[in-house]
Amino acid sequence: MIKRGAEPFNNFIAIPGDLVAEDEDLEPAASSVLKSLTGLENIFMEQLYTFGKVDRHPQGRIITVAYYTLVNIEEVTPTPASFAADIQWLSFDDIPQLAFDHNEILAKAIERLKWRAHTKPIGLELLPVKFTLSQLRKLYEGILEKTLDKRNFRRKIIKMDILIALDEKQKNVAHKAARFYKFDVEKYHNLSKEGYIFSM
Amino acid sequence: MIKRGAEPFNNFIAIPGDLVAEDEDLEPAASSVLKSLTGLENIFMEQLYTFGKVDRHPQGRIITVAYYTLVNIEEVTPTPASFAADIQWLSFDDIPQLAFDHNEILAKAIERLKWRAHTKPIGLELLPVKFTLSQLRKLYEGILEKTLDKRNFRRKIIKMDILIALDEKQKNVAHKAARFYKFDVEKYHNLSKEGYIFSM
DNA sequence: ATTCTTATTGTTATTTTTACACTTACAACA
DNA sequence: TGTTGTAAGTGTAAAAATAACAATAAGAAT
Repeated sequence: MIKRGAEPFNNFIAIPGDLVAEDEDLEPAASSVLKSLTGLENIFMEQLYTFGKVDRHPQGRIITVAYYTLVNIEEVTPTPASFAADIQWLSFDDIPQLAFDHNEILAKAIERLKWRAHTKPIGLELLPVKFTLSQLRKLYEGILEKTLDKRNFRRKIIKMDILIALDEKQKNVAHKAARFYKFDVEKYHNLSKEGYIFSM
Repeated sequence: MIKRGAEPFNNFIAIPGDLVAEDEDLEPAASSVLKSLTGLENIFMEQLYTFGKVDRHPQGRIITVAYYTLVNIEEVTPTPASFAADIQWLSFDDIPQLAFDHNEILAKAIERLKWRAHTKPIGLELLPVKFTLSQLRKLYEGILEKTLDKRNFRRKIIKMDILIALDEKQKNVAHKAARFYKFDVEKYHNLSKEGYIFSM
């Protein structure tokens, strides 16, 4: 999130964004906002929804085409622009009243993310290359806001056949070391296409 | 579909649309296109996707916020505007090359409709108030482009508990008369909300 | 050697899905 | 009036998916 430094909604928190240039496609415009603040490129990004109420910006007609992205926060390297712009990462539970209709945009994004996690595989964009099944399960639990049975989750995700088990385990953990897995990227993307229901 | 009467793409078929006025919200703008051509109001309508490629319109930058709707064609009363505008209803199989990127828009709509039929109940907007289970099944078969087993479909749809059986049957049909059903509108809409998977 | 913590594994009961065929009701026709 | 054609309506069994549930294993810390 970004803290605004000008009216209207001065000092309010807002979702980062920018105007789209006359000769700029929509998705590159969104990508460039992401890159300028996080340094990230070639990240999963999907159009969310277009918000166009006449009065959503007090100073004129602004139509916002919102995109959402899934980023692994550990890969983010804050850029000079992000320091200058007063960027912060907020937990969903700590979201205050935002500028403009941005709470509505965020609500739509959360709804979409839940639906996505409910019906499609998720995690490729959010986890390190190597991860344990517990990490993957906790990701789902976080997004879906419910706990999942360890054994049933394991069985279900393995049967999807999108994981490759590695010959490598955790080290220096004060408990039994967990095996690492990685995604079979091609199979992962196949299941992400339309027509397949995950049902987690 | 509408036949264009001006350059560019003169005489090409296109998806109906209009410019959004400076003081007009997006959804009313879409509704008003629908109403002017079909007379229909208060119809299910959902934002589909926003198309914004720089070069999608040869004469300038046009960003299209596409909406799709489900209409019962028997309720449509062609308006004077629709005659003037050379409106026609086309089967999906008869779609020619369209103006601009409209084939792409249509493909997105079909994809969305299939996903919707696959995961949510459908039919309230498309069928007469009273309908038979065969009609409902054939609607699903048409959208999903596959045949569904009569008995299994019946069992599944009944268990969803969104139908109300009427004490009325078909008349003057040269076979056993089918019972009419109607939707339990409230339950239907509950299941249409996020978080529920239909899986047909 | 004991303790603490998380990983890993299997079974059973229940529910859901799939595949599949015969009888019934009605109109049309001979 | 009975024969034919057509779509409606119905049941069952096998297979698959889901849900609920607890004990053992591995490694670090003490």
